[in-house]
Amino acid sequence: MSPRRSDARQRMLDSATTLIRQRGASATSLDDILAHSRAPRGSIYYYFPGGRTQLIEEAVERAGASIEQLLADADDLTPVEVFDGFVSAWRDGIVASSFLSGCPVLAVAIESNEDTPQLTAAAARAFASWRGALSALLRRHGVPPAEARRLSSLVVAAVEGAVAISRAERTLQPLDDIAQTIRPLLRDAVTRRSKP
Amino acid sequence: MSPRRSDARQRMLDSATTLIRQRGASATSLDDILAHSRAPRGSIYYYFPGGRTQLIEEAVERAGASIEQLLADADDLTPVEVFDGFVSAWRDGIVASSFLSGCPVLAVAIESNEDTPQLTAAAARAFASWRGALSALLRRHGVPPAEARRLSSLVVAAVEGAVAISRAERTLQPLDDIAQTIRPLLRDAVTRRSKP
DNA sequence: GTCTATACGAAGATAGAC
DNA sequence: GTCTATCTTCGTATAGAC
Repeated sequence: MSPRRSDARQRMLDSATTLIRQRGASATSLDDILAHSRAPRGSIYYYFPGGRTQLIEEAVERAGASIEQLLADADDLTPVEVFDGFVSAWRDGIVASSFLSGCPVLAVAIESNEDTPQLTAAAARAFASWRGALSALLRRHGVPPAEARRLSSLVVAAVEGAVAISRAERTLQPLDDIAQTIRPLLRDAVTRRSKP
Repeated sequence: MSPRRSDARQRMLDSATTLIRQRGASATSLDDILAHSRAPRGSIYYYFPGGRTQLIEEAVERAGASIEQLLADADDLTPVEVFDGFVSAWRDGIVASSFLSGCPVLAVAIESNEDTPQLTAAAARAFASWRGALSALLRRHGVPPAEARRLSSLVVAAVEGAVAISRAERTLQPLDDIAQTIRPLLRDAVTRRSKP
């Protein structure tokens, strides 16, 4: 089975994502990515002519898109079910990595730098797309637009914050706490439209 | 007016905090801190024998303690008032910096690194102290312990997440959204104890 | 597509003078 | 308390061979 033409490229993106989740973007060097992906040195500027910045930007875009899928590909699910899936995905990532991995999008957003506005912009697009998908889902279930927007902001902000805090404190309590508190809010918002 | 003995030390810590808030810890070099604080080169290892790591650790501790004060020094305030003060402090910081400054504790937490567990631990202590202060406040106002813990986790996680997202997207909407959604939760939790 | 070599700068840390 | 080297390592990026 011969490797597809762009196998190294994919592996580099995967490795970049993994390392950024663990230690942030600034601390992730090209050497680190090469070592982790075991991609050939010569591949860097072949696949990513824009160098390190392009590689990281694409990694953020991919991560953002994959989460967006999780939130959007669920036409037959209720908002509470989608929320639980969202929380579980992060929870599993934390547990599987023994509290080493967080969110790559948040990491890049926080290391925001005037030198590389593309990275901040990519992170912002990801956040906005997640809130947009959740908001659309809630509206489809009868929640008024303004309330849908507010709840979506809460879900994304609280989960992102809780993942970071849970990781630092090495306990899932914060993430579980916010999940327990938010779940009834979503349920009530959806229920209310049928019994005003 | 002659500078106090430890003036340079304080300035270095202030500058480190400012720079970490803007670009994260990994991207903040000693040279950056020296330039920003205009402290003398020779002062680094004089005041911080532990070098860069010690400096950053102390900066995180100071930032954590100052927010803890904000949350704890409020015996005469209601939970909603304390929450509003907490949100306002972050909101003001974002606005004053034109969306350049976030939370230094979150930044250090996310750039977590197996090489410097002290930094992660310092961030974890700060988060825990904030949740502890809020939880104590809620309990003093009659909220049952488990609910107080869950609400405190939500407040800290949502505000931290929303500050990061608002900064990246360059709009205060996420922060304002979560504030509007959380405020009634706190009010209800406090009100409920008097009318069960 | 991938390799080696190298240019070039920046970073943390230490030594010793003052 | 502070300064000026200087050591050493690491990081990005490029050039040119294969």
